[in-house]
Amino acid sequence: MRYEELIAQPCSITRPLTVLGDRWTFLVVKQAFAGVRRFDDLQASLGISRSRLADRLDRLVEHGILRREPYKDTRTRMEYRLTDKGLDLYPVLLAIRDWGDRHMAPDGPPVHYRHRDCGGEAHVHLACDRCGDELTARDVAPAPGPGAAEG
Amino acid sequence: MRYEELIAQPCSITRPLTVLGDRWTFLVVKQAFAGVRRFDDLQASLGISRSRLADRLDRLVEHGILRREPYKDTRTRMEYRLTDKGLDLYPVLLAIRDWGDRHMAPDGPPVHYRHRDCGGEAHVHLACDRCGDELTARDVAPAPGPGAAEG
DNA sequence: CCACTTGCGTCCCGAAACGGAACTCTGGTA
DNA sequence: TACCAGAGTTCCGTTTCGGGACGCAAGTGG
Repeated sequence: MRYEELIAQPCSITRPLTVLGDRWTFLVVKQAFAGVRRFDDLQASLGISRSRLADRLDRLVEHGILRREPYKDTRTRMEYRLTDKGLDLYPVLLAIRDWGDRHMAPDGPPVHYRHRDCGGEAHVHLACDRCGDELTARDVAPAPGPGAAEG
Repeated sequence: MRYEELIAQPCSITRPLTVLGDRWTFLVVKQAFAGVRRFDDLQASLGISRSRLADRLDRLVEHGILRREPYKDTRTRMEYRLTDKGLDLYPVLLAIRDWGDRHMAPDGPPVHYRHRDCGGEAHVHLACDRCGDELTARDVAPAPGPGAAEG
């Protein structure tokens, strides 16, 4: 009850978290980015229970993050693919990856994410749109925007 | 059971998610960034139950994301503050915010995150470390790194 | 000294979410 | 006709959760 009210709050952090902030949803998205698209493959690669996976996929499709498409090989199967809205989650994924590499990967990064064109590494940067400076949490202050609740 | 094995996987995305990927943990971190530091304030601002909050705070302290400190006004209280490791989560927070602003904020951004020095807006960018190009999911390919499990 | 308040939790119970195995349904294949 | 695979659905026992009651320690007022 109380938790569901969070989604109604005009906050661009809590609203995504009410969709993505559970045990499995973001892991499903991660697998989608890794090219895992079929129900059984998702289920086997994550170890999620089938009923839970079905539920999470439904929610992701409802929210327009994945789309469900028939997939033809010899017979009709289904596959789940990221929509443009889903693909926009990539910076979130790599921001988490950057943090994991720095703080939870004692043996070095398990996976490099490389720019296809030049082979360099992809990293997330927090920067000021006006002056271009690289920023940290201490350099930033929140201020009300147009979508804030009045009052 | 099965879920706990995920934390053992050498993946810099799943490992953070086993800590942060539940209903409340990341919301607690978000409040910490907003300057909410005391138990009762966290509880009231999020609507999380007290027992759950106590548990989540313990886990965040265990993982070195928050630290518990005595706080003196007239008597002894406790406060929870972000460690450096916790502060490093800011790009994740703003990456989620960017996505939320774009896809879940029909009335415009509820909150601006402004550079203290120049008043510009802080945004997250995905870029190539070598050539400097701005990247999207389609421009990036994963490749094994030093921390990958052998075999 | 004793009652009262405040901050910070813990305990407990009914409700919701979860995991896993079994089952269903659809569409090939032999 | 029997068999198999993919994609879920159903069911049930377990885990986690929410929320109110309770505990406790440190001041505060009388």
